[in-house]
Amino acid sequence: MLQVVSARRELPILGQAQPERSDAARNRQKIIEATTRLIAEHGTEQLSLDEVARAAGVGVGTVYRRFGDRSGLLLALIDEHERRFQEAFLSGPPPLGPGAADRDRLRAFLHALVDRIRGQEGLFLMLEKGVRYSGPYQVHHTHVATLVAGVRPGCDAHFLADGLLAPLNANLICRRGYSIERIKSGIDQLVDLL
Amino acid sequence: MLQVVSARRELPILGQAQPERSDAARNRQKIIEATTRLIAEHGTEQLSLDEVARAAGVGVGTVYRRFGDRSGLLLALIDEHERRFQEAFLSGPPPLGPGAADRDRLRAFLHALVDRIRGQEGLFLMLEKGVRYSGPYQVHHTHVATLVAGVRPGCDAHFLADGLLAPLNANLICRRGYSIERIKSGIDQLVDLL
DNA sequence: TTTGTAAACGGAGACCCCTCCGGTTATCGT
DNA sequence: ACGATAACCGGAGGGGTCTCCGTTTACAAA
Repeated sequence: MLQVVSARRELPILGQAQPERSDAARNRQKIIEATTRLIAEHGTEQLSLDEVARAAGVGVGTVYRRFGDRSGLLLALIDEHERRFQEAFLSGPPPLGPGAADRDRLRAFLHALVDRIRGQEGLFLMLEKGVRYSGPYQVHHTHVATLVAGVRPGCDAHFLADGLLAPLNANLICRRGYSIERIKSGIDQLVDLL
Repeated sequence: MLQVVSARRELPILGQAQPERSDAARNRQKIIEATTRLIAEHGTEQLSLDEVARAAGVGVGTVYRRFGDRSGLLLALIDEHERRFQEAFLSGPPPLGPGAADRDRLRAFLHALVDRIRGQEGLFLMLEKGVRYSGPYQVHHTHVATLVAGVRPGCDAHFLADGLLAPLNANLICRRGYSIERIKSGIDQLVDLL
């Protein structure tokens, strides 16, 4: 059985032997609260960590020591909801949790993940600064959608085209550790399903 | 038939009536060349636009007027290869170009896209600054891979899990204009294929 | 050639992320 | 209670992105 995993555990280089010192924990809390407040007031778009530090009444260095970087702070905010979410699909009631058929659990999980992302939309968008859906992507998308419609008439070719193109990003291809052969054969499996 | 599309066309707010002034075109070229040179020398990782401007012998304002922002400059570098790529799959020989069966063209296109991304790996990685594959993602991935293996034994469940999770990103869900119902029903179509 | 003007130029500077390090403090063994 | 010490604190500062706006320049019309 998988364990619920908190993003926070990742910060210390090699697992924390000692618990946090009391002033550190206090400051962590102050920073989280200040961030939540600032986002509520000014939106996620323009969130400056300098400002967070000022609002929390700590130095900017403290923010970075506690959370590593901007993403770390955002992940910490995401983390609280994440914990509940993980409990739901790891040990909650079916169809999300154990008990239902694999296919139903899979469907339920993916649906729940969509809702979860919508629930913290602003935070997730900040984490994905990347530039997709612009320029060449449009052409690729139209091309793939046309072919998908040819292969499998009646399906939602537009959405499936996005679905097929989504795994083809540099992070997955270059940084996830798959060999090129494996990626291409995985793609073939996907195409064969159609 | 689709037209080859260049990223550059997007910069002017509403299509360029006039062609670029000669000094502007000259500077665009100098900037592209300087960028290429700097990347060749110091890698894509640490590319500063201030430095680009200095190396090109123009002011930093010029860089931003020509390319909008950092991503715009990177897209411009990507664009030259992109044009050849688009010609290949829009009008080149089969199986990439027209003439082969849709399924084969689709497979060929996706394979070619993988190679293309590998070919300009550094540039594509810079465009996707986002933080995936960290924290909660690992848990989601393991969960989905387990379910996929249950639904379809013998497939590459690890890769397919990444493939299923890839479309579930905030940009696609929140910015692409799909309704939630459509996204979920599209996901159902994907799951049903398994 | 001259001249008007829209476009382009460039760099100072606002703002941001993150690091570094000298000073401070919580915690623990005595 | 009291050092010893490891962890924490804060903010100055380096380096980056991008904007703003006074100045310059290419181009076309006269």
